[in-house]
Amino acid sequence: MLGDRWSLLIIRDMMLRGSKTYKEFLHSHERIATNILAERLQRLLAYGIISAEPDPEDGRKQIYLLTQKGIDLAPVLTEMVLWASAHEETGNQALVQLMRTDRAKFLIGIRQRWAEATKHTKA
Amino acid sequence: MLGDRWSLLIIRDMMLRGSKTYKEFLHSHERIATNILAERLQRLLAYGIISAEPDPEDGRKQIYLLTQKGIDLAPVLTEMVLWASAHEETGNQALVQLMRTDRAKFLIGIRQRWAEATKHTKA
DNA sequence: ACAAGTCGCTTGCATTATGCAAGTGATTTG
DNA sequence: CAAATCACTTGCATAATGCAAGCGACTTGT
Repeated sequence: MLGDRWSLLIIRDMMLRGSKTYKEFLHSHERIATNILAERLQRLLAYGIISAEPDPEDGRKQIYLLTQKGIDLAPVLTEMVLWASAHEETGNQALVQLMRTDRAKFLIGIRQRWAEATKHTKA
Repeated sequence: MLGDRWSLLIIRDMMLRGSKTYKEFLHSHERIATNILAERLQRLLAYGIISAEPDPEDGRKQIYLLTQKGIDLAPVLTEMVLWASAHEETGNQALVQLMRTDRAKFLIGIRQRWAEATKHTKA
């Protein structure tokens, strides 16, 4: 279900960088092919990991958001980032520091930002 | 590095089922192709996630073991299993129960079994 | 209001990864 | 010592991914 090269990277960008649109996804990873991105978004939709709705401010855009199932992947991604940083393929050092110092607090922060971003969908 | 369909499944089998040999890997997942298994084992070796040594009791066999880097993936896999079980693609229910009840204790158990299995390599 | 973007895709085709079946050589077993 | 087992390799078919170009719906700038 997530056993491909891109799905978890897309979810990571949604969770950690707040990416929401096609263009943001295209630019945040070095280079995911456009057709692959489109297909992965469809799959994640089909699996119920993300949701999509039209952008009220720009009719061309779709806004992609994590569902509850999607945000529940936060602990998985956190452990992955910590593992990677412990074994050298290092990325954002400040973020890693925060995760390591207080994992629980970090996860609460992620979930709060998510609740804020999605609150209009469950009113 | 782990962004393919099989690598994490191989590691899971080593960690949770104690798989150690080529044949065990072939049989524990439904059907990984033999050439793919061979290639994945080489990659995991190259990444330092597993180690290999000849079986002293059967010259045909190689014994594959997780390295420290490999066993450090335990929290990642644990979170993945918990996520999957929370969202329906359920597997071993007893194991999930144990993980959920006391994650820390579960991880200690994994590491202890690993230390036992690898102690001869670091004498 | 209209030409020139921008955005989110889709399409066609090349390249790479995966899957399958049938070996092969080094052991081990009966 | 012949037959089986084991850990792979090899060759070839199929599927997934990557790349570049294009397309229609919308937005922006004038």
